[in-house]
Amino acid sequence: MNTALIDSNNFYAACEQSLDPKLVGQPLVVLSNNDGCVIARSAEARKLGIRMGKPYFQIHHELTKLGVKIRSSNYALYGDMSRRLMSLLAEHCENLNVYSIDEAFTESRHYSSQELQTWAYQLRATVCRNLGLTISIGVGANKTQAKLANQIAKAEPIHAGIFDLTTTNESDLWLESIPIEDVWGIGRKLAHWCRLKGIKTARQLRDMPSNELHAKCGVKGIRLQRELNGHPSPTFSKTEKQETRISRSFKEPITNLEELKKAISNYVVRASEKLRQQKQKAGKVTVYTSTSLFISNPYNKSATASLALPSNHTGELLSIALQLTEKIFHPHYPLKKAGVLMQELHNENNIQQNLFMHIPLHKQHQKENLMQSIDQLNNRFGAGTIQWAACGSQRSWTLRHNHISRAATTRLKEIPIVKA
DNA sequence: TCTGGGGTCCTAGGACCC
DNA sequence: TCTGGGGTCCTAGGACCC
Repeated sequence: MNTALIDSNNFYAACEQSLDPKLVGQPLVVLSNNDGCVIARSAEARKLGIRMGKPYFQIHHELTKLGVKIRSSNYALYGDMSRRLMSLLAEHCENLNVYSIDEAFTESRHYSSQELQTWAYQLRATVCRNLGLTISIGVGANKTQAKLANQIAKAEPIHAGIFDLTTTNESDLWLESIPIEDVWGIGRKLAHWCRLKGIKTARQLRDMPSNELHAKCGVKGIRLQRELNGHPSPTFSKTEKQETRISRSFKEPITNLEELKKAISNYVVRASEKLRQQKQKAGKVTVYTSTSLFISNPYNKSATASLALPSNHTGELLSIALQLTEKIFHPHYPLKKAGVLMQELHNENNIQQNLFMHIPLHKQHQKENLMQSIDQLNNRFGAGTIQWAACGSQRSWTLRHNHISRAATTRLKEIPIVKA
């Protein structure tokens, strides 16, 4: 059994383009929260040499000069497009394993080259017709190889978005063409280390002495090397989430405790909603805050508390998080970022009762019903319809997004209008 | 003036135990 | 003179991913 990786090219930029035809064929970049830095580029913007991760304030004049279109990130839109993409793929793929917002692995039988081409070609056409997105498909003996094949599929127009490493006789040549930085699992630090040792390509990494790789990167390095050699990946398994986090940078730094509490409260409300959606409860809560990373004496601090009984009840989690917030606050530092982490997640139907804290069943149901009602009202009438007092009404710490597109697929009022 | 957010997994090292 | 050794559990932090 081979593995295929299917992903959507320039996903965030493509979502914006599929919604606004004026953007098609244009250089376009999508910015992170707070319009901080570039996190996606259309093919045209890539060609202009605009780099990923560049802070917007550093390049905004250049972008204007080049006529590059700008969008703030619109996660409601991308999340919705992703759900549509994945459910469409699931209809056409065996054992689809969603890996990220725009990627999924799937099992691929040993098709003949011709059969694979036909299947892949049809799938690309369907996705393009239904969603306006372009996908690439890479096939390999395992996930690592499928990732590499996918890159080759994208890089060489001749492959038309489809490449199978398992049927080519020139796999060594192809591996030689992949720079070490582009290997899945090799980040900046490891790439630098490899370069110093003269390892410049995926093929050289595959053929380097295992003991050196093991000494540097432990079992992860060895697994990676095995996969480059064609050994199968560990089997697909659906695992529950280990942690859930909400964190944001503030538009303006925070210097007083009340403001920090409001921000943390808002994150706790959102994190609790996520837990309930995931049908999970948290056994541990961490809150943290920090100044900007780019100042000379940065400050960062976190505090953690364990719960007697795991919970996804907003009120309970709020009271713990607010106590923790007092511990991490420091009046002498301009705080630029804060977050909450829900840890030790348990399936909500599988909670060990605490012997010393028995809560009568009817009380527990009452609390659950209250949360359910709030979630339903907020779903139906929009986020924030029912608000927690701790969150405050004025939000000096909210986000900046000056270039956001409409919630065209998730909000009825903003649905696109097509003129005949 | 302005530098994202949400995840996973692994390792090293400390605490504690016998 | 001479200061064990190995196992387990936990946590913080690093590295990576999209």
